[in-house]
Amino acid sequence: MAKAARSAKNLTAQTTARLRQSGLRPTRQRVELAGLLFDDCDRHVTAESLHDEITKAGVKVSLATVYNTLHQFTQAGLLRQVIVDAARSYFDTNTGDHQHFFLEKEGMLIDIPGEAISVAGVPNPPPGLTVDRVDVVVRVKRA
Amino acid sequence: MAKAARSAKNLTAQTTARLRQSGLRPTRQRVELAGLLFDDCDRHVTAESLHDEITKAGVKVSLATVYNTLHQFTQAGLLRQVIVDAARSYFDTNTGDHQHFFLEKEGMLIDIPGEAISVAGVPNPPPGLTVDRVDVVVRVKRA
DNA sequence: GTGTTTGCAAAGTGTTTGCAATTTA
DNA sequence: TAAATTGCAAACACTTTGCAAACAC
Repeated sequence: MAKAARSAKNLTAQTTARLRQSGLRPTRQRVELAGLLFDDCDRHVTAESLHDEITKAGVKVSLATVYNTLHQFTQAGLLRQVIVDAARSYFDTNTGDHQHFFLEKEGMLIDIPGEAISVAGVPNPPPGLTVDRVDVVVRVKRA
Repeated sequence: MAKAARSAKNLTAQTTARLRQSGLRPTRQRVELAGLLFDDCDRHVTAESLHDEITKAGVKVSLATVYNTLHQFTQAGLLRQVIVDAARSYFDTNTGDHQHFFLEKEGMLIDIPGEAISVAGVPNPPPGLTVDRVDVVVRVKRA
């Protein structure tokens, strides 16, 4: 099976292993969701968009489970939550150091590589506080 | 009345004028809310915190009106909305160029002067998009 | 007076939770 | 079988809205 590195069976196996490594039982729902999230390139989803997607793929997963799974994946370090919109929560499969363009009208996020951007001059936080993370959101509009 | 530049009567008059200039009728509720928001230094409020505050001050304003007023003030350019938390909306009386520390646990925002911080290396947005604003949120934690 | 604004209560939206039934190991 | 997970429906927190009464000019 040397040449079948990306066969469906293999992907499922990889996904299963990945979930196990993260301490999550590879249930049908988690494997299916992980399949959508981690198979290809980096992705940005909301609970609803992911639920729509998996439903349209003919897989039955409740919205509540999608919410729970997104949080479990986030806690396991497989996803990162991105806060750019008061109305909904986005989850990013790219957990590395990077920032975002955000197109509010369409609810679209676009990654900006961490190396590209640099933030200088952040003052020391008030006494007793330490910097956890610096988030940059470049809000863009259709010209 | 030369020395009474900050008398209650004068403040009300200033507030009233300010609201008029923004095309907002100086109703009792708007004047009271504006009084809390704009009298002193820069402030960060949520609808609920502002409603609590004005209620504790003995002034009756419904929560719905606080929400409406915050949006009207924002639209008039007197406030700016700050998105740092998926759960609630913050409004900032500082409408100038600046950024924020955010202490998630306590829901506290602290201004960072715009001159202090600089963001370099923002890539050109994808074709058809223009940069509207660059928001920096420095998430901090108790040490 | 006339058009604006308010307040209430109801509706809305995205999200979380309690718990019985199901699934995993 | 024991423990973890799911799905449903109800509960939730925050926010918006419809409309009659109150208010500003």
